[in-house]
Amino acid sequence: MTGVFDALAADRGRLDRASAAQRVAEVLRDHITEGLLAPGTRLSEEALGEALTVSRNTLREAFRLLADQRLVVHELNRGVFVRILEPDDVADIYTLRLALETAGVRALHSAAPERLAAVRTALSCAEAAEAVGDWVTVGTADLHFHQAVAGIAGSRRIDECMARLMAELRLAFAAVPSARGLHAPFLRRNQTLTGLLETGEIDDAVVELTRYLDDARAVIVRAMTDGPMTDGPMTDGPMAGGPMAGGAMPDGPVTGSAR
Amino acid sequence: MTGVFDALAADRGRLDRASAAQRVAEVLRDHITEGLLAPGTRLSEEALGEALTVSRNTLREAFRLLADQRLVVHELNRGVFVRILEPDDVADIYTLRLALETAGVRALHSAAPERLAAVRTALSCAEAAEAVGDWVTVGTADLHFHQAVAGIAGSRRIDECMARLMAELRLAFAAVPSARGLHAPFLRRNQTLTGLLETGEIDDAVVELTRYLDDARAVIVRAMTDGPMTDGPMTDGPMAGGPMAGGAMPDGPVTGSAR
DNA sequence: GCTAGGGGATTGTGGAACAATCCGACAAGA
DNA sequence: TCTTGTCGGATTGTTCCACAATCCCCTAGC
Repeated sequence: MTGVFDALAADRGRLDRASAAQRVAEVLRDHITEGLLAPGTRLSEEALGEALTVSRNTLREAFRLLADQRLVVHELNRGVFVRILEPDDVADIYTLRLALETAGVRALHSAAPERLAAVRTALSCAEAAEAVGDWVTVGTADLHFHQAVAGIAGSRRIDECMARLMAELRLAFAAVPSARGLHAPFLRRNQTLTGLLETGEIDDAVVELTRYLDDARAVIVRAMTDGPMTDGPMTDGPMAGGPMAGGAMPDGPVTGSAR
Repeated sequence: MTGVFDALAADRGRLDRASAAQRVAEVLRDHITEGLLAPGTRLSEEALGEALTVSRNTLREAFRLLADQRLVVHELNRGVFVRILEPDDVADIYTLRLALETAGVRALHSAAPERLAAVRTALSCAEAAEAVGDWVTVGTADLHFHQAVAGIAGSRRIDECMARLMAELRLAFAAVPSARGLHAPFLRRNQTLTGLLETGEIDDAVVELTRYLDDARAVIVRAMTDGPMTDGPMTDGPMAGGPMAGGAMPDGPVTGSAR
């Protein structure tokens, strides 16, 4: 009976057109994650308000939304700045990622089959993009893949949390040139992980996922600390022998700073 | 050399006093989590602005902050309402809690000892409050305890995430009268969990924690679905015949809303 | 009884104004 | 020369006001 309406209700969110603040936030968000607005850039209320033809009030609301997503930081009486991601932040992000994604894996047996199907779909998407050499899309698909893994848990809040983390990660990618080459070596590991999931080997999947995230974190942290300038030997092509640092394990405790 | 300055830099955060919007948000947050503002209550911009003597703009910024913490929901052209927590939400919260807290437990061996000490401290605090029969404090300490468990992971983001969840949970507690008696049976299990942690039995701790959260969720969900009105057989506690409790639902339409 | 329309109230957005604060520049003193 | 005190411009924080857009309830009309 209600099935028809449920289907409509799912798209209900599209109805209430976004407020001006939301639209402005979306535009800024895209610019930031695309790397068009470099981290550390100050977002002047007056200049931006004029550029986007919105009032300062509206713009400030948009800033709150972006600060909520941690894409900008708001310093009192100083303004808002495009977030600068420190290596510590990346390490921290991966800690939380591990918690969320393993939660998804561990929930595999009690999850709806569509959840696992979504993982496979994201993987296929990445493979297709790789075949064409479209590394930007590969990167996006990689994020979607891991979002799907966490999504196995079937929790709205976990999904939201992951979406945030992925947006933050884009910041890191934007800071690292040649980041597109970064995804290639990990695509294969996504494939093996998917295999383990589809055969229901939860424990093995958790182990593989743990190693995967450790390695990925190490690669990105090193790319960041090596200096965002060195664009040297990484802009390779398709085959790309994995540059993954094996036992890189940079620092131990990864204590959070004072923020 | 720089050690002295680093120590100062750690307290730097105390410098920037809060903006008006932040202060307003804090006041409202307290009122909401205390249950003074019942879920569903509409927060009129004009009325609140006059009551707090802040302008509508400032108030709207405060609303954004609260919406960020999921304590209120913002419906376009309709206003902001104190969040109504559905049983589904509680279940979802516990799913994420499980992921975060087990992440803490699993990180036990590589964590700094202070992390575990914080768990013990929170437990002692709860025990002390129980001895006096102060159930409100017991409830608060319980939340701190579990925050400390997740905190073992040593991740800033996990800590933040947990803090949010706990704030949301307070919403649920506020919706359930006699919630203060809810914590008593779980205090003992916190003790056994702490014991497992202190002896380093990670696997057993994870199992116990999983069961714990499952049970706690079931209790709260049932208390919610049984109807927040029926205050019948649950007001156990020492004696304390529920003083007000039931009178939570104030007046107004409190529209069911779709969300 | 139900639908359509009107009126009131509230929010969304823009704009202006002033206070508070920050930051850089310049000057005075050691 | 280096440090410290002071000043002024620029930006943000906050308030106030105005008006359009929207929602909600109430009433009239079929």
